[in-house]
Amino acid sequence: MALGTDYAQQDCSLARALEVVGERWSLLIVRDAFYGVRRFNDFLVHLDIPRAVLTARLRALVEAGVLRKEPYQDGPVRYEYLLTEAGLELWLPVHALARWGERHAAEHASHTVFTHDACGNRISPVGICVPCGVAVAPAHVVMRPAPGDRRSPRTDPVTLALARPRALLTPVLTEGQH
Amino acid sequence: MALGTDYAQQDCSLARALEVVGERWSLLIVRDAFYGVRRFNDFLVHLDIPRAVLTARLRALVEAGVLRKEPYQDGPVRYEYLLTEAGLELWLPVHALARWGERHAAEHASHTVFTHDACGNRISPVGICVPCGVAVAPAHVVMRPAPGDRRSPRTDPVTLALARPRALLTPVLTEGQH
DNA sequence: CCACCTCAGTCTGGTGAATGAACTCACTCG
DNA sequence: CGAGTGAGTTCATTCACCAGACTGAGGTGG
Repeated sequence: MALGTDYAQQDCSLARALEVVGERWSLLIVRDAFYGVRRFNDFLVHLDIPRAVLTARLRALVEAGVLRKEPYQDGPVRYEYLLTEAGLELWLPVHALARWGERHAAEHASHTVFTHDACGNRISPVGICVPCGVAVAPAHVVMRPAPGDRRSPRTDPVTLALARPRALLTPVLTEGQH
Repeated sequence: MALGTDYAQQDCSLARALEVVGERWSLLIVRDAFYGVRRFNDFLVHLDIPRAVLTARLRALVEAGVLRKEPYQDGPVRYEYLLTEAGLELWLPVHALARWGERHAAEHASHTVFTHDACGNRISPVGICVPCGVAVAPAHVVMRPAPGDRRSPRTDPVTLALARPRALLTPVLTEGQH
């Protein structure tokens, strides 16, 4: 990737993947994209990331073919960032890593439950719905805060919008911020 | 984690996981550990990583419970670094990410094939052997260079040792270097 | 028994990336 | 007209990464 993260000597597909999504913030941006975050400002307030870094990461992810930039209004042209096909395939590693973090590194974090929209059962770490016996595509995954979970301390509109049950990839609405 | 990589505001298990394995080199060290690399010097020559960084990463991974340090000789006491239970569970995210990289980011890298030791069939990106219908534990996964693959340009003893078919987690032998 | 080697580090100084805050710019709304 | 919004850019400071030199405990070999 651009910024000095090139693992030049590592002749390995994991190293190549990490050049694309291995930098600080990159995978969190991708996760947010799965959650339905699409706009610069929404990533900004939800991730608490420096603007310059967000600009750089979004550009890099677009260049790498993980995200694409789509105009969504004219006035001043504004773009939203959507996952490409390749980006959508990151669901498996992202989900597997998050499940690992939940088991081994996140005693004190809020947990999120991911279920299959068709049947309501939880998705396994490898992204399949065991009762249905199918791999569940992100669009058919419903996320909700784990029952009895303490509320996240964050109060930005994106966090609030994500706190109610919703399917992945549905756009976050930040209209009602008035 | 130690070094400023703390995503403090992100109340999410993916962020927690990335605090443990999200730093530059961390996942490559874990991958090498799956490949059977155990000793400081072997990580060093295989990864081409600055010594100070390797020291810091190994310490952080041990503190995080991903690796543990075991003495393997007395004279001057030397330690080797082995995956813990928690570390072994990183196999799924590591493998999924490597498969993603292979498909989307690694046209020009050497590929490695991972097969099930019992039947010889390839392991799916989610770590299961489809014909056998079982999740294959790392110890039962055999790695080998993809057939017809161009040789890696690296010539260090660790790379050479890894170039012949072998089960994951079997220690790399660097005795015969003379 | 002195020179050299191995392993696993630590130390050092330089470079480049990440950070937060302030600034820009085009446009809209009241 | 003035305030607000969305998406940036610029800047100074901090901090992590880097290559390479050095350390130190214990072999090895002539």
